[in-house]
Amino acid sequence: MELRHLRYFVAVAEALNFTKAAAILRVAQPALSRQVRDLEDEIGVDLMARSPRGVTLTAEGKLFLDEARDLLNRAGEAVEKTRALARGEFGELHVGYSPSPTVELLPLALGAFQKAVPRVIVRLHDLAGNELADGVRNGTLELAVMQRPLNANGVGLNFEPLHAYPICVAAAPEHPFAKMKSVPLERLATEKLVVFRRREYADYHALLAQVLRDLKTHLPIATECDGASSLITEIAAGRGIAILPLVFEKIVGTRLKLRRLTPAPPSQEVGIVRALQGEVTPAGEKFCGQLRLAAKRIAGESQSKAS
Amino acid sequence: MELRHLRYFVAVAEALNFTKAAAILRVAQPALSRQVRDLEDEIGVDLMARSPRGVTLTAEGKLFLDEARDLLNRAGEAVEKTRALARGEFGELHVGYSPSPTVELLPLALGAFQKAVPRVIVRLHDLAGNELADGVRNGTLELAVMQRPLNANGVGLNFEPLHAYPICVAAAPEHPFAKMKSVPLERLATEKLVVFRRREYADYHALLAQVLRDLKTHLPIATECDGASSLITEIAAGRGIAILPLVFEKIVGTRLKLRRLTPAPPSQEVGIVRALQGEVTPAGEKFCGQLRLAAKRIAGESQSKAS
DNA sequence: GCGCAGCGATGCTTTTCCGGCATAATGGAT
DNA sequence: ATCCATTATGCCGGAAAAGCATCGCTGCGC
Repeated sequence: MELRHLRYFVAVAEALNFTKAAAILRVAQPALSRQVRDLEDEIGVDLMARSPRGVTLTAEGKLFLDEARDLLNRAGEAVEKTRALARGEFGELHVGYSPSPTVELLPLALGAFQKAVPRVIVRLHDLAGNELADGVRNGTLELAVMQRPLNANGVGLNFEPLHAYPICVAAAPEHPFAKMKSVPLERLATEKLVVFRRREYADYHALLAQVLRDLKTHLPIATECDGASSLITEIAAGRGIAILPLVFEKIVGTRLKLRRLTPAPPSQEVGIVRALQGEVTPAGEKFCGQLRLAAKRIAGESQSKAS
Repeated sequence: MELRHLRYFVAVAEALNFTKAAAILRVAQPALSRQVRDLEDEIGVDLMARSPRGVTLTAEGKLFLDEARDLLNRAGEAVEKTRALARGEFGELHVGYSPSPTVELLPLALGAFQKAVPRVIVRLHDLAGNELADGVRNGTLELAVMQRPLNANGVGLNFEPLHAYPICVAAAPEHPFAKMKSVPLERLATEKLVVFRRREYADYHALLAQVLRDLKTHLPIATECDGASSLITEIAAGRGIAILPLVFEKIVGTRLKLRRLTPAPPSQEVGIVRALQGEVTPAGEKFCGQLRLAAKRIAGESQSKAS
């Protein structure tokens, strides 16, 4: 049995007439007659009752008609799905991300992506920096949206920067820093630091060390936090200040004030991490495209806000 | 695209090797190579990555493999279902029946039928005599199990008797008839009758008239009942007696006593009603076969009980 | 480093079978 | 009885699938 038999049978069953069905299919009527008979012979069941006034379906024919229609539809869908997968318009996409640095970028990109290709199921994985890198390396994640991986964390990975956030100092609204337009780096010397836990946030501590390198003294650490929300709470309570990229403005709301440092330390870069060798699916490529578009929109906004 | 392409592709995808797949399919390897390539060309997507060490599936290939397997399975099932329908082992079967007369026959036949062909869904329709006849005539019902249709009710129908039940008189256990082995017909003359309603049970009233024809007097009617259970209750309460076929012994339990009449009136025949012209499906034929077997078993039982 | 083995691709031939054409057979309607 | 619409059959040509021989590639073992 071939799909041709089903196509022919369905056409005849719908026209209830071999001659008309043959015209629709653009084949000669005898060819159609024989193919349908071959089908019946193979199944071993009469599907149609022929008469000089046309054709009627037997009970078996009615059942088989439903089945044949279903099969043909599914065959078409199978091909369409496969093509859609190749075009990046179907399938699953595992994307890792670090929540805070991507708080601006990811919702924009994700929204646009899902609108563009709704048949791709995006599985978001909220992981710590090293887990993201591992995931991308071993293929669990197709890509990750995160800050630039530093040192050993980045081997075997490609980082494509999308947006850079200036490094700021975050303080409670009552803190003297809140009144200033920018904070000279040396003014930090008398402050206590609230930081993320070193274990989960190795990259953050590397950044911290870099920012504070020029400072002569080691700042005392007020407390270590396991996440953004506790860190914000600690600072709002006046336990100390923190060094954070400007993107945290989106998260802290009015609870904290972020002020730029002078001289400005290197910014924190947020971007796409992919495996150096390893195929990127078309869907992944599309997602990257949306991330780049989102980055452009953010850059445009922050520029117009600055001017 | 033809099913052949799918069969070939699945074979290669399972062997991950064209040469081995070709051996399994009993075709030459080049033929297989070309058919799979044709499939890829038609879909427009690479499904497999060839290497001199074998074949690996692309992401699209893995998706399409699942789809192809599913399609092939469904195609096989479609054929199998159609064949099963032709053999009477699949589908739906609408069977009408009058509950009381078939209380012995139907459960036996139905049980055996469902055990023999569990994939046939039997839809039982509990209807009055004339509705059964109409249903069989217009094709709503494929067959009905019921008493022999009388007069106009039977035109266009074929009745195949399966079992005959002697006509009895039913009375409360306290009634004098209960003490007798059989009841002479003329003893009914002083009794009051409990009957079914004439509208729904025309056949029953025809039978009644026939049984009481030889009686000189018209028996007074105590009450008309709309069904077996109210009729039994009325008689058990002593409101009168009823003329019923012996099959009611199965229904009345110890609430009533049934006694044969002398001389014995013609028995009530229970059997299969089918349309005179009109196809009977194989499943229907099988069901009739089970009914006949059940009738034989009942005949055997009642004989051994009598001896 | 070289040959060999295993695998898929290619070129050509053979075979199969599908499709087309002409025409017969069928059976209801006039 | 004849006609008409419809399906079935016989035969032929061609497309397409299968088979055969062979090539090219790559990795492995000697």
